[in-house]
Amino acid sequence: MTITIRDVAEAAGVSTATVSRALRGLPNVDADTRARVKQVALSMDYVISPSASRLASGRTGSIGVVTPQVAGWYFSTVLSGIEGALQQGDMDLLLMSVGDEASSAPREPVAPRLNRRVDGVITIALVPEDVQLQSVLSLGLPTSLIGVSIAGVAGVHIDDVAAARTATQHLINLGHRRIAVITGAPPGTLYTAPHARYHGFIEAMGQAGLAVDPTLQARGYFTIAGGERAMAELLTQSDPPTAVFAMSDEMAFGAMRALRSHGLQPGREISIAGIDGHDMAELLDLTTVAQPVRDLGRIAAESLLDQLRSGDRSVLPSVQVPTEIILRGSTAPPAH
Amino acid sequence: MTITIRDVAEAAGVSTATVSRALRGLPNVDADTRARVKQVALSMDYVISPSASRLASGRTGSIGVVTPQVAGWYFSTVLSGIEGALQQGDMDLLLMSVGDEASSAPREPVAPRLNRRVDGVITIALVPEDVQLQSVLSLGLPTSLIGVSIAGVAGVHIDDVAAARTATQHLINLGHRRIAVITGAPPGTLYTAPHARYHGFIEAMGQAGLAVDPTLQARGYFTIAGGERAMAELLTQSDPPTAVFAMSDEMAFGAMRALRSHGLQPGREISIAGIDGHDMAELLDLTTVAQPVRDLGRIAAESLLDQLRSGDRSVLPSVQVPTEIILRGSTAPPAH
DNA sequence: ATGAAAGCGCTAACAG
DNA sequence: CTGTTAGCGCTTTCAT
Repeated sequence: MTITIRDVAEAAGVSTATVSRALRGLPNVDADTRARVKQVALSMDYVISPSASRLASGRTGSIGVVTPQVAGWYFSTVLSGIEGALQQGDMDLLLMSVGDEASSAPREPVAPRLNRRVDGVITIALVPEDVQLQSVLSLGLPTSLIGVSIAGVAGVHIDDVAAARTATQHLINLGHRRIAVITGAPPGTLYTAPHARYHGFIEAMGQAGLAVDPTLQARGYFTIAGGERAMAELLTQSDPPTAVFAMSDEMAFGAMRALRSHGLQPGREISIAGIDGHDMAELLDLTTVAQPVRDLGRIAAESLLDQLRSGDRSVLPSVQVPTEIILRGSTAPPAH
Repeated sequence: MTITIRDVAEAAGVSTATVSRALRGLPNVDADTRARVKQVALSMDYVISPSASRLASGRTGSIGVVTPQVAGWYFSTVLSGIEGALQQGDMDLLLMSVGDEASSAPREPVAPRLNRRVDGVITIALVPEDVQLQSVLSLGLPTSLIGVSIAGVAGVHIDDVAAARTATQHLINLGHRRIAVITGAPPGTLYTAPHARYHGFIEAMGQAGLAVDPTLQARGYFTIAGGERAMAELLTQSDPPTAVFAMSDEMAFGAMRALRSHGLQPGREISIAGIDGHDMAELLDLTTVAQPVRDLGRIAAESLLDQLRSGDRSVLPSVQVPTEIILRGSTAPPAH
């Protein structure tokens, strides 16, 4: 019924081994033979059986992408970068969500689901302390991390400290003194970005000799709704801030909405800056420190493909990609 | 080195066949035997080899998801729905982009990449006329279509005509008479949604006895930037519309921005309604006809799993899911 | 309820 | 440069 390598071999008058070599572009095949085999295979509509190939070779030809969520701007943009690179590298992409930490469902361990079905793994925004990441790493597969950096593991990330420092510094340079921060998760949680970004904020404030007012901090949990609540909270202060640094654009969006519903205009009464370079930031006229999100995915995938092809198991450095502040209408000098 | 089913069989004192049956939950295995085998397998950290299993059984245990783009709100939200359902169904998800039609890169044929590596296929927003879809269907695999409906093929979609009619009718009910439409692709292209939504618009206008002014139509290409340009264009009219129906929320977002930059406020000088129920619609206070996007993915995946499990090759109907208009501040009665 | 044995379709030495 | 020959690790009759 389905046509196999043997059928092709017979039709071409060669052995299955030669067909295999010819079709995979291996050396030591006569040019004419190769051409003939290819021609025959094509005319017979021969399609290699991946399962058989995998079983015999030990390679799966696919790589697993492990992510805490698949919807959402950041994750889907990263994923599109990965997909593009893997497709070029002729690798299958196996998508695995480890479940939103926001979801109540317990996160099923992902390592068993990965175990013998991929040649390598890319993780998105999984932090070093995450048990899921730990178990993935313990698989011993070539791995590439996106968004965080672990010594000895390949990956790609931005300088979160610098990004936050840049955003904060921009507000300071505009003349703001009472600057609030909308953070992500509560302190003590496992996430890298909020910690690093908080550091950057503190650094910039400290260098400018500005006090970090604990009442000018609110948690937005990296969501739009959270950012809105955080901003609303900040506005209840007797002496509200003149500027706000939100650790992510989506929180900034929420914050901007809170401002508007309080009759305040972003960039007039209160300035606001975010981090991400979200698609909607331009639309909403939000000043932001943009990271090359799609590139993050592409670079991680290419790095993994390199590892796979070169068989290089040496200690690879995590590459750091630059961010860039984009100035828009949401930030301006203090009102008066 | 790696432990195989034979190791488990020996350790448990049974044959490999029994191990296979026991571990897969097949009938005709003594309860005690099954328990012992499971226990032994667990203690040995045995992990089945998917390649071997696939080769022997002919089933791949994975589903291909074919999409024109992986980033973007609609696609990533659908994808998350698919992912959740497939994970529950214990199926691997193979992600394949057929390339944005916006991208200049020619779309590589996807059928060969799918051919012997999946048990079924889900396509997102691929229209009947698409050659990629045609070749996927010709694979003869169980298939589930999202966003369009083809007779005899399972799938899930909304009633695009009704959605557009609802949005338009709402504007009419508010008292608007000069209603513009921001369409998607140019007429004559292959996409279903713009055509159907245009029909719905026409229908509603016709029923209300309103003229469809050809100068009150502009193309937004389903992007934010496109929507912005389209709105700007509409505003150059000597007699501009008092309301606008945008065929997608993202185009509506762009249109709202254009309004603002012309000093007009959505919902005051000009009303605007979209379709989608985009996350940001609430933030931007946009009236929209929401579709249950994540459910689209979930339903399609579940339907495919059903097909696979039941072996049912009968002609399945495409299920139509309801939409719901969400009224917000962007629509209101005409200004004066 | 369990075992024996024959593949599934390909790759990878090893010869030649 | 090409063919022969073992498997890769599992599933699945067919017996028992």
